Amino acid sequence: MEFKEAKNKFVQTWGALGSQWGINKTMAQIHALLMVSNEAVSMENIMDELQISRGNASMNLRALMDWGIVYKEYKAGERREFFTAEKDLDELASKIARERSKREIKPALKILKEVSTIEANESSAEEKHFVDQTSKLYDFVLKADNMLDKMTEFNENWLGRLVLKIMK
Amino acid sequence: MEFKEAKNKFVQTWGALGSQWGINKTMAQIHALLMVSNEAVSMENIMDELQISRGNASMNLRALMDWGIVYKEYKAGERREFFTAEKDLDELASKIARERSKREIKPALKILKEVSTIEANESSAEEKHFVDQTSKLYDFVLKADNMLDKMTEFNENWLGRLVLKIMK
DNA sequence: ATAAACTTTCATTTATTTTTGAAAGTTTAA
DNA sequence: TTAAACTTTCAAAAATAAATGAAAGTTTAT
Repeated sequence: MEFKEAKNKFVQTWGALGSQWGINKTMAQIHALLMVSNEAVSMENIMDELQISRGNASMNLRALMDWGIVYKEYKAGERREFFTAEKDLDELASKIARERSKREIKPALKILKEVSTIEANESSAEEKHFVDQTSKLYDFVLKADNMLDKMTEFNENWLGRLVLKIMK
Repeated sequence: MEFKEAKNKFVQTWGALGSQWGINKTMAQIHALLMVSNEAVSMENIMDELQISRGNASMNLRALMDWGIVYKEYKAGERREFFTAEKDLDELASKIARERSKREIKPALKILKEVSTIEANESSAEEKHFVDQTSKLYDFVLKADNMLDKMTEFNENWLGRLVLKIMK
């Protein structure tokens, strides 16, 4: 396989993976493209490589910047803007985790807390089960969210490494 | 908030969360409904509670069973089939992780390995960067996949708990 | 102040995903 | 075996999400 083919395959795969995880295809593709570029890329270039419109490129670049995983760069003597991706993978994972937590998990936790604290009718097994199950779910999601949050630093510290090894 | 309202809110929220994570809304809603039901539910019942068609219910129940997180149940003297959800959350998380790993991450890893092992032209910084970055990505995804895989047992063992506490 | 070079916005179009519902299929009881 | 009671399938319709592109908005150089 030659370089161009490999690059294309990577961008396509990353895009497909993105959409399976609730990130739109173009957004994931742009990110993939920037990740494997050794220098900043212009919007024109992105449009050309991915065969997408100006508007699409602009909106998805904006979204990627909102997520904090793509940066604008200015080149001396160039009017155009260039873009680069966060390339440190721990940092990338950490930012994605933080962002999804903020946007999706935190609001869900709020609802879970609300619905799990209703006053269940003592004589209804159905209502008791509901409160019990949603409470457990609240605890579980809270725990998972915290883990995600601490993953990076955990991954970097020695005890983390040890545990990783034990887990094989 | 009274029970019916809480139940509905929970089902809606879980459905929305599902679609943000690449699981279709109805599938997530059916799962939510079954999770908080203290007894098995018939298809008729599901259709009625979620206001969906027979075909939709049937297909999504099938999908949930394929994921191994919903089971069929037969009641003595009843012709109809009833459904229950996996209610143990560690087990649920573990099954979802396994399934997504198998369906999405493993194939992605295969592609990552392919594209990261091309013979980079020694004189091209661009190609060298590509190989370097995709290799790192391969390692990272592999590691993350393994962690996901081991999450449950890790969560259950004492060392895990200790580390969790330290991580706070 | 003007205009060239560029980016963003958003109403409309296009593509993708999900849902429907009726026909086909299956199982069970008599 | 037949028919009632139920489930599955899948082509078509509906709903949703994403992409386009031209007009509006910015910025910079002169």
